[in-house]
Amino acid sequence: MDTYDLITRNAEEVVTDEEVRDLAADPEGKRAYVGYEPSGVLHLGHLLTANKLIDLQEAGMEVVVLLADVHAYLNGKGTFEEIRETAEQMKAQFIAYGLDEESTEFVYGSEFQLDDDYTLDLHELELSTTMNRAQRAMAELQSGETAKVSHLVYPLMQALDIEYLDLDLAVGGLDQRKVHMLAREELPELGYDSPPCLHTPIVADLTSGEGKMSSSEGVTISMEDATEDVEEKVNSAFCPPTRDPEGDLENPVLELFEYHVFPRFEEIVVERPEKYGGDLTYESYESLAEDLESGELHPADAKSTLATYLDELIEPGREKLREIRD
RNA sequence: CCGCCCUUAGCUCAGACUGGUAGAGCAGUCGACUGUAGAUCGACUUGUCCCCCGUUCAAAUCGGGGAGGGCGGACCA
Repeated sequence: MDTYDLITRNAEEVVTDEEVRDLAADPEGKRAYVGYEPSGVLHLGHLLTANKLIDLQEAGMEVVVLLADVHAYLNGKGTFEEIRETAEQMKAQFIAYGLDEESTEFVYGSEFQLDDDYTLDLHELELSTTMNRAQRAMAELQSGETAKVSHLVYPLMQALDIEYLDLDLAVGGLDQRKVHMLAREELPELGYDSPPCLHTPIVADLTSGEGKMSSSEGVTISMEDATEDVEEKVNSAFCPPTRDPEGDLENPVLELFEYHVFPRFEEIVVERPEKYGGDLTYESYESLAEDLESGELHPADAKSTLATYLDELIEPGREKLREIRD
């Protein structure tokens, strides 16, 4: 796989393609980042962007993980002390998951976001951004919730972080595109560069298959799930025997194979009883998806396989969590 | 500073005028049917009625106080 394909694989969107091609042409030393509001337990949503960071490292880029403690504070997630603690747990789980400790730069937001220069730039952004724009860029605000001033400052800081962390690429879920577009538009006004962006897809809800909908409520798999939990959650997932369900629905089981399993494993083995045709082996997502579509691979077999591999991905983090909690 | 509205199941809300310890839809759980899930049937669960005080035999409901949330008016310094 060439560098450009590696950088953009499984990306829902890249802004702009031309800018990312330039990056791919000379990735050495280029810096990419994802910002995470500290959370004590990683779930598949975190891991999706982490997979992309691993791709970028493999492509030769430097990777920065922002442990956004100030952002979490602004979003009402507790005291700085509590946030610090969950951030440290988060970092440990990322490393357990596969982000290389040596080559990944973990940065706390509070290390630079309280500096004078940063603050003055922030105020300048406040001056030039309407409340409407800021609120629409604030992805972490739940729909229906009314924004506090802190919620409006939040996305402005996200934009500024890109400059202050000296980044060449901003990575995030598709839900982050508005804030990234804000950054692209406003940073040049402060005399800074407009950052290229890469957005990962939003995986459909496991139980309903609804994509793009309000995701945070649904069932997800996290580092604290036991093997049996993973099996049960995957087994109860929506999975029609097709890659393109009717209506706006997606097939979350296939999506998990595509975005979580195949990027991390060379070969997928479906263990299947002889009466159903015996074991199957896949080296690409495409071939697995085609077999599900054709009926060669039954959804129940796809599910048990998915559970096995997800469990394997989660196991190191689960172990780390257990250590932390003891 | 002033005024109006809201707060009841996980969610959206009905019930309040005319007091009798609570309902619907959705969600959820469990079965049936499918070699998965969903859909479809069938069954079932769910409550600090925002808090405190008062009136009453009896308060989600009436009166007083408070808290939280939403909206508007005024102010143009």
